[in-house]
Amino acid sequence: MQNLQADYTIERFIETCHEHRLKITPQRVAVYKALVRSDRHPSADMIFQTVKKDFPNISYDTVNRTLLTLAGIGMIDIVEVFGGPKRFDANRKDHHHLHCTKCGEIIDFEYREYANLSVPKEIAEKFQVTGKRVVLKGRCNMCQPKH
Amino acid sequence: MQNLQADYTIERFIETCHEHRLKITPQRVAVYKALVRSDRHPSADMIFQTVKKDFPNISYDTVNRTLLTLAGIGMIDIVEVFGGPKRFDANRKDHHHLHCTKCGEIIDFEYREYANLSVPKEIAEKFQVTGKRVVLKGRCNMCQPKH
DNA sequence: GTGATTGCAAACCTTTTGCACGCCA
DNA sequence: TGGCGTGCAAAAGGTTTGCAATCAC
Repeated sequence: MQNLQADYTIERFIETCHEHRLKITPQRVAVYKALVRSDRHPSADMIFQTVKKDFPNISYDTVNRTLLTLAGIGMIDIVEVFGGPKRFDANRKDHHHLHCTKCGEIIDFEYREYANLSVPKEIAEKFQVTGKRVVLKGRCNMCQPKH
Repeated sequence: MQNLQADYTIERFIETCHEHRLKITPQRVAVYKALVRSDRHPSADMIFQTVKKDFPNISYDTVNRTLLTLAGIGMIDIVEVFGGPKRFDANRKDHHHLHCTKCGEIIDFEYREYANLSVPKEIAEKFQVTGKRVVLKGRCNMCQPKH
Protein backbone atom coordinates (compact mmCIF):
# COMPACT_ATOMS: atom_id res chain seq x y z
CA MET A 1 0.00 0.00 0.00
CA GLN A 2 2.89 2.30 0.73
CA ASN A 3 3.54 3.16 -2.89
CA LEU A 4 -0.03 4.25 -3.38
CA GLN A 5 0.78 7.30 -1.38
CA ALA A 6 3.83 8.44 -3.29
CA ASP A 7 1.94 10.97 -5.35
CA TYR A 8 0.82 13.08 -2.44
CA THR A 9 2.70 16.12 -1.33
CA ILE A 10 1.67 18.94 0.91
CA GLU A 11 2.74 21.34 -1.83
CA ARG A 12 0.16 19.85 -4.09
CA PHE A 13 -2.44 20.07 -1.38
CA ILE A 14 -1.70 23.75 -0.86
CA GLU A 15 -1.77 24.44 -4.55
CA THR A 16 -5.16 22.82 -4.97
CA CYS A 17 -6.55 24.68 -1.98
CA HIS A 18 -5.39 27.96 -3.48
CA GLU A 19 -7.01 27.14 -6.79
CA HIS A 20 -10.28 26.78 -4.95
CA ARG A 21 -9.78 29.81 -2.72
CA LEU A 22 -9.56 27.68 0.37
CA LYS A 23 -7.43 28.91 3.21
CA ILE A 24 -4.60 26.75 4.44
CA THR A 25 -5.18 26.08 8.10
CA PRO A 26 -3.23 23.75 10.35
CA GLN A 27 -6.40 21.75 10.88
CA ARG A 28 -6.94 21.17 7.20
CA VAL A 29 -3.37 20.12 6.69
CA ALA A 30 -3.58 17.74 9.62
CA VAL A 31 -6.81 16.17 8.41
CA TYR A 32 -5.48 15.72 4.91
CA LYS A 33 -2.22 14.21 6.14
CA ALA A 34 -4.06 11.78 8.37
CA LEU A 35 -6.23 10.65 5.50
CA VAL A 36 -3.31 10.21 3.12
CA ARG A 37 -1.44 8.12 5.66
CA SER A 38 -4.36 5.77 6.17
CA ASP A 39 -5.15 2.97 3.82
CA ARG A 40 -8.34 1.94 5.56
CA HIS A 41 -10.95 4.35 4.20
CA PRO A 42 -11.41 5.99 7.56
CA SER A 43 -14.60 7.63 8.73
CA ALA A 44 -14.65 11.20 9.99
CA ASP A 45 -14.51 9.86 13.51
CA MET A 46 -11.46 7.71 12.81
CA ILE A 47 -9.65 10.70 11.36
CA PHE A 48 -10.75 12.75 14.34
CA GLN A 49 -9.25 10.24 16.76
CA THR A 50 -5.97 10.31 14.87
CA VAL A 51 -5.69 14.06 14.47
CA LYS A 52 -6.61 14.69 18.09
CA LYS A 53 -3.31 13.21 19.17
CA ASP A 54 -1.44 16.12 17.62
CA PHE A 55 -4.27 18.64 17.90
CA PRO A 56 -6.02 18.10 21.20
CA ASN A 57 -8.29 21.09 20.61
CA ILE A 58 -9.59 20.20 17.19
CA SER A 59 -13.30 19.53 17.06
CA TYR A 60 -15.05 16.69 15.37
CA ASP A 61 -16.92 19.23 13.30
CA THR A 62 -13.86 20.70 11.82
CA VAL A 63 -12.65 17.28 10.80
CA ASN A 64 -15.98 16.39 9.26
CA ARG A 65 -16.40 19.69 7.47
CA THR A 66 -12.86 19.59 6.18
CA LEU A 67 -13.41 16.15 4.73
CA LEU A 68 -16.63 17.26 3.05
CA THR A 69 -14.93 20.37 1.71
CA LEU A 70 -12.02 18.42 0.28
CA ALA A 71 -14.41 15.91 -1.24
CA GLY A 72 -16.37 18.79 -2.73
CA ILE A 73 -13.38 20.02 -4.70
CA GLY A 74 -12.44 16.50 -5.70
CA MET A 75 -9.21 16.34 -3.74
CA ILE A 76 -10.40 13.26 -1.86
CA ASP A 77 -13.12 10.70 -2.47
CA ILE A 78 -16.13 9.56 -0.54
CA VAL A 79 -16.10 5.80 -0.76
CA GLU A 80 -19.18 3.73 -1.41
CA VAL A 81 -20.48 1.98 1.69
CA PHE A 82 -23.34 -0.36 2.47
CA GLY A 83 -24.57 1.48 5.52
CA GLY A 84 -22.86 3.16 8.42
CA PRO A 85 -20.88 6.37 8.48
CA LYS A 86 -19.26 7.96 5.44
CA ARG A 87 -15.79 6.67 4.60
CA PHE A 88 -13.10 8.71 2.87
CA ASP A 89 -10.15 7.97 0.66
CA ALA A 90 -7.24 10.05 -0.56
CA ASN A 91 -6.01 7.41 -2.96
CA ARG A 92 -6.18 9.08 -6.35
CA LYS A 93 -4.92 6.06 -8.26
CA ASP A 94 -7.32 4.10 -10.34
CA HIS A 95 -8.33 1.29 -8.02
CA HIS A 96 -11.17 -0.99 -7.11
CA HIS A 97 -12.83 -2.35 -4.03
CA LEU A 98 -13.51 -5.62 -2.33
CA HIS A 99 -16.39 -5.40 0.04
CA CYS A 100 -16.84 -8.02 2.70
CA THR A 101 -20.54 -8.43 3.34
CA LYS A 102 -19.85 -9.90 6.76
CA CYS A 103 -17.46 -7.51 8.49
CA GLY A 104 -18.05 -4.56 6.21
CA GLU A 105 -14.39 -4.02 5.45
CA ILE A 106 -13.55 -2.34 2.15
CA ILE A 107 -10.24 -3.39 0.67
CA ASP A 108 -8.44 -1.67 -2.20
CA PHE A 109 -6.98 -3.51 -5.11
CA GLU A 110 -5.54 -2.60 -8.45
CA TYR A 111 -6.12 -4.55 -11.61
CA ARG A 112 -4.93 -3.58 -15.04
CA GLU A 113 -7.72 -5.31 -16.86
CA TYR A 114 -10.31 -3.01 -15.37
CA ALA A 115 -8.54 0.08 -16.62
CA ASN A 116 -10.21 0.05 -20.00
CA LEU A 117 -13.76 -0.61 -18.98
CA SER A 118 -15.96 0.77 -21.70
CA VAL A 119 -19.01 2.91 -20.98
CA PRO A 120 -22.21 2.04 -22.84
CA LYS A 121 -22.92 4.58 -25.55
CA GLU A 122 -26.44 5.42 -24.34
CA ILE A 123 -24.96 6.29 -20.98
CA ALA A 124 -22.00 8.25 -22.24
CA GLU A 125 -24.44 10.46 -24.15
CA LYS A 126 -26.49 11.46 -21.15
CA PHE A 127 -24.15 11.00 -18.28
CA GLN A 128 -20.84 12.72 -17.78
CA VAL A 129 -18.73 9.92 -16.35
CA THR A 130 -15.94 11.06 -14.06
CA GLY A 131 -14.99 7.79 -12.46
CA LYS A 132 -15.31 4.06 -12.83
CA ARG A 133 -14.98 1.44 -10.18
CA VAL A 134 -15.50 -2.27 -9.87
CA VAL A 135 -16.91 -3.40 -6.55
CA LEU A 136 -16.57 -7.07 -5.70
CA LYS A 137 -18.79 -8.37 -2.93
CA GLY A 138 -18.16 -11.45 -0.88
CA ARG A 139 -16.52 -12.86 2.20
CA CYS A 140 -13.03 -11.78 3.10
CA ASN A 141 -10.32 -14.04 4.45
CA MET A 142 -11.32 -13.59 8.07
CA CYS A 143 -15.03 -14.05 7.45
CA GLN A 144 -15.06 -17.24 5.39
CA PRO A 145 -17.33 -19.85 6.91
CA LYS A 146 -15.14 -22.51 8.53
CA HIS A 147 -15.85 -26.21 8.01
CA MET B 1 -37.61 -1.29 -15.81
CA GLN B 2 -40.77 -3.32 -15.83
CA ASN B 3 -39.16 -6.43 -17.19
CA LEU B 4 -36.58 -6.45 -14.43
CA GLN B 5 -39.30 -7.53 -12.09
CA ALA B 6 -40.59 -10.47 -14.03
CA ASP B 7 -38.66 -13.00 -12.00
CA TYR B 8 -40.29 -12.20 -8.71
CA THR B 9 -43.24 -14.05 -7.39
CA ILE B 10 -44.71 -14.22 -3.97
CA GLU B 11 -44.48 -17.99 -4.17
CA ARG B 12 -40.75 -17.69 -4.49
CA PHE B 13 -40.63 -15.27 -1.61
CA ILE B 14 -42.54 -17.68 0.60
CA GLU B 15 -40.39 -20.57 -0.43
CA THR B 16 -37.20 -18.74 0.42
CA CYS B 17 -38.60 -17.63 3.75
CA HIS B 18 -39.43 -21.21 4.60
CA GLU B 19 -35.95 -22.36 3.70
CA HIS B 20 -34.63 -19.93 6.23
CA ARG B 21 -37.25 -20.68 8.89
CA LEU B 22 -38.75 -17.24 8.61
CA LYS B 23 -42.42 -16.83 9.27
CA ILE B 24 -44.63 -15.36 6.59
CA THR B 25 -46.26 -12.30 8.05
CA PRO B 26 -48.42 -9.79 6.20
CA GLN B 27 -45.89 -7.10 7.07
CA ARG B 28 -43.02 -9.01 5.49
CA VAL B 29 -44.99 -9.67 2.36
CA ALA B 30 -45.98 -6.02 2.11
CA VAL B 31 -42.43 -4.80 2.59
CA TYR B 32 -41.08 -7.20 0.01
CA LYS B 33 -43.78 -6.31 -2.52
CA ALA B 34 -43.14 -2.61 -2.07
CA LEU B 35 -39.46 -3.11 -2.67
CA VAL B 36 -39.95 -5.25 -5.75
CA ARG B 37 -42.28 -2.68 -7.25
CA SER B 38 -39.83 0.14 -6.79
CA ASP B 39 -36.97 0.77 -9.16
CA ARG B 40 -35.45 3.57 -7.11
CA HIS B 41 -33.40 1.77 -4.47
CA PRO B 42 -35.62 2.99 -1.69
CA SER B 43 -34.50 3.58 1.86
CA ALA B 44 -36.28 1.97 4.80
CA ASP B 45 -38.21 5.17 5.28
CA MET B 46 -39.37 5.31 1.67
CA ILE B 47 -40.66 1.75 1.94
CA PHE B 48 -42.28 2.63 5.22
CA GLN B 49 -44.16 5.53 3.61
CA THR B 50 -45.39 3.24 0.85
CA VAL B 51 -46.42 0.32 3.00
CA LYS B 52 -48.17 2.56 5.49
CA LYS B 53 -50.85 3.31 2.91
CA ASP B 54 -52.06 -0.29 3.05
CA PHE B 55 -50.90 -0.98 6.59
CA PRO B 56 -51.53 2.10 8.69
CA ASN B 57 -50.36 0.34 11.83
CA ILE B 58 -47.02 -0.94 10.62
CA SER B 59 -44.06 0.55 12.44
CA TYR B 60 -40.90 1.90 10.91
CA ASP B 61 -39.01 -0.69 12.93
CA THR B 62 -40.74 -3.58 11.39
CA VAL B 63 -39.98 -2.27 7.94
CA ASN B 64 -36.37 -1.67 8.76
CA ARG B 65 -35.90 -5.01 10.49
CA THR B 66 -37.63 -6.85 7.70
CA LEU B 67 -35.32 -5.27 5.14
CA LEU B 68 -32.27 -6.21 7.17
CA THR B 69 -33.55 -9.73 7.65
CA LEU B 70 -34.20 -10.20 3.95
CA ALA B 71 -30.80 -8.77 3.12
CA GLY B 72 -29.28 -11.17 5.62
CA ILE B 73 -30.56 -14.20 3.79
CA GLY B 74 -29.63 -12.71 0.44
CA MET B 75 -33.15 -12.25 -0.86
CA ILE B 76 -32.58 -8.54 -1.38
CA ASP B 77 -29.48 -6.38 -1.66
CA ILE B 78 -28.17 -3.44 0.26
CA VAL B 79 -26.96 -1.01 -2.36
CA GLU B 80 -23.71 0.91 -2.11
CA VAL B 81 -24.21 4.56 -1.17
CA PHE B 82 -21.93 7.52 -0.61
CA GLY B 83 -23.50 8.66 2.64
CA GLY B 84 -27.06 8.93 3.86
CA PRO B 85 -29.43 6.15 4.79
CA LYS B 86 -29.16 2.57 3.60
CA ARG B 87 -30.78 1.86 0.25
CA PHE B 88 -32.25 -1.49 -0.77
CA ASP B 89 -32.80 -3.30 -4.02
CA ALA B 90 -34.76 -6.41 -4.95
CA ASN B 91 -33.39 -6.52 -8.46
CA ARG B 92 -31.62 -9.88 -8.68
CA LYS B 93 -30.52 -9.44 -12.26
CA ASP B 94 -26.91 -8.73 -12.97
CA HIS B 95 -26.82 -4.97 -13.22
CA HIS B 96 -24.66 -1.97 -12.59
CA HIS B 97 -24.97 1.51 -11.16
CA LEU B 98 -24.60 5.08 -12.21
CA HIS B 99 -24.05 7.33 -9.27
CA CYS B 100 -24.65 11.04 -9.61
CA THR B 101 -22.23 12.83 -7.32
CA LYS B 102 -24.45 15.91 -7.28
CA CYS B 103 -27.94 14.71 -6.46
CA GLY B 104 -26.96 11.31 -5.08
CA GLU B 105 -29.32 9.37 -7.34
CA ILE B 106 -28.34 5.79 -8.13
CA ILE B 107 -29.51 4.57 -11.50
CA ASP B 108 -29.52 0.95 -12.68
CA PHE B 109 -28.22 -0.11 -16.02
CA GLU B 110 -27.45 -3.38 -17.71
CA TYR B 111 -24.49 -3.94 -19.97
CA ARG B 112 -23.50 -7.21 -21.49
CA GLU B 113 -19.82 -6.43 -21.67
CA TYR B 114 -19.55 -6.27 -17.91
CA ALA B 115 -20.95 -9.76 -17.51
CA ASN B 116 -17.61 -11.47 -17.91
CA LEU B 117 -15.48 -9.31 -15.70
CA SER B 118 -12.61 -11.42 -14.53
CA VAL B 119 -11.49 -11.55 -10.93
CA PRO B 120 -7.75 -11.27 -10.28
CA LYS B 121 -6.28 -14.60 -9.30
CA GLU B 122 -4.73 -13.36 -6.05
CA ILE B 123 -8.13 -12.18 -4.99
CA ALA B 124 -10.10 -15.23 -6.06
CA GLU B 125 -7.77 -17.30 -3.89
CA LYS B 126 -8.45 -15.42 -0.69
CA PHE B 127 -11.81 -13.88 -1.26
CA GLN B 128 -15.02 -15.69 -1.97
CA VAL B 129 -16.62 -13.42 -4.55
CA THR B 130 -20.41 -13.50 -4.57
CA GLY B 131 -21.14 -10.44 -6.65
CA LYS B 132 -19.56 -8.01 -9.07
CA ARG B 133 -20.71 -4.54 -9.88
CA VAL B 134 -19.43 -1.64 -11.90
CA VAL B 135 -20.14 1.76 -10.37
CA LEU B 136 -19.85 4.76 -12.66
CA LYS B 137 -19.59 8.13 -10.98
CA GLY B 138 -20.46 11.45 -12.56
CA ARG B 139 -23.17 13.94 -13.23
CA CYS B 140 -26.58 12.78 -14.31
CA ASN B 141 -28.74 14.44 -16.92
CA MET B 142 -30.41 16.79 -14.49
CA CYS B 143 -27.19 17.80 -12.77
CA GLN B 144 -24.98 18.66 -15.72
CA PRO B 145 -23.51 22.13 -15.38
CA LYS B 146 -25.39 24.40 -17.79
CA HIS B 147 -23.53 26.84 -20.02
C1' DG C 1 -48.81 -23.67 22.86
C1' DT C 2 -44.48 -21.60 21.85
C1' DG C 3 -41.23 -19.17 19.87
C1' DA C 4 -40.73 -15.70 16.41
C1' DT C 5 -42.30 -11.19 15.22
C1' DT C 6 -44.33 -6.84 15.96
C1' DG C 7 -45.00 -2.08 17.79
C1' DC C 8 -43.44 1.19 20.91
C1' DA C 9 -40.17 4.01 23.24
C1' DA C 10 -35.76 5.17 24.51
C1' DA C 11 -30.97 5.23 23.47
C1' DC C 12 -27.31 5.72 20.39
C1' DC C 13 -24.54 7.37 16.71
C1' DT C 14 -23.60 10.34 12.80
C1' DT C 15 -24.39 14.47 10.46
C1' DT C 16 -26.04 19.16 10.15
C1' DT C 17 -26.90 23.83 11.67
C1' DG C 18 -26.38 28.47 13.92
C1' DC C 19 -23.52 31.48 16.08
C1' DA C 20 -19.64 34.04 18.24
C1' DC C 21 -14.78 34.15 18.23
C1' DG C 22 -10.34 33.81 16.05
C1' DC C 23 -7.16 33.41 12.43
C1' DC C 24 -5.40 33.42 7.48
C1' DA C 25 -4.64 36.10 3.48
C1' DT D 1 -9.15 44.48 8.01
C1' DG D 2 -12.50 41.31 6.13
C1' DG D 3 -14.22 37.21 5.56
C1' DC D 4 -13.42 32.43 5.90
C1' DG D 5 -12.81 28.77 9.17
C1' DT D 6 -13.13 26.94 13.85
C1' DG D 7 -15.20 25.27 18.12
C1' DC D 8 -19.17 24.66 20.69
C1' DA D 9 -23.77 23.30 21.53
C1' DA D 10 -28.10 21.96 20.05
C1' DA D 11 -30.96 19.74 16.69
C1' DA D 12 -31.98 16.55 13.25
C1' DG D 13 -31.94 12.16 11.04
C1' DG D 14 -31.18 7.23 10.86
C1' DT D 15 -30.44 2.94 13.25
C1' DT D 16 -30.46 -0.10 17.15
C1' DT D 17 -32.11 -2.10 21.43
C1' DG D 18 -35.21 -3.97 25.12
C1' DC D 19 -39.55 -5.32 26.27
C1' DA D 20 -44.38 -6.71 26.52
C1' DA D 21 -48.12 -8.05 23.60
C1' DT D 22 -49.41 -10.58 19.53
C1' DC D 23 -49.37 -13.72 15.79
C1' DA D 24 -47.85 -17.62 12.61
C1' DC D 25 -47.03 -22.25 12.66
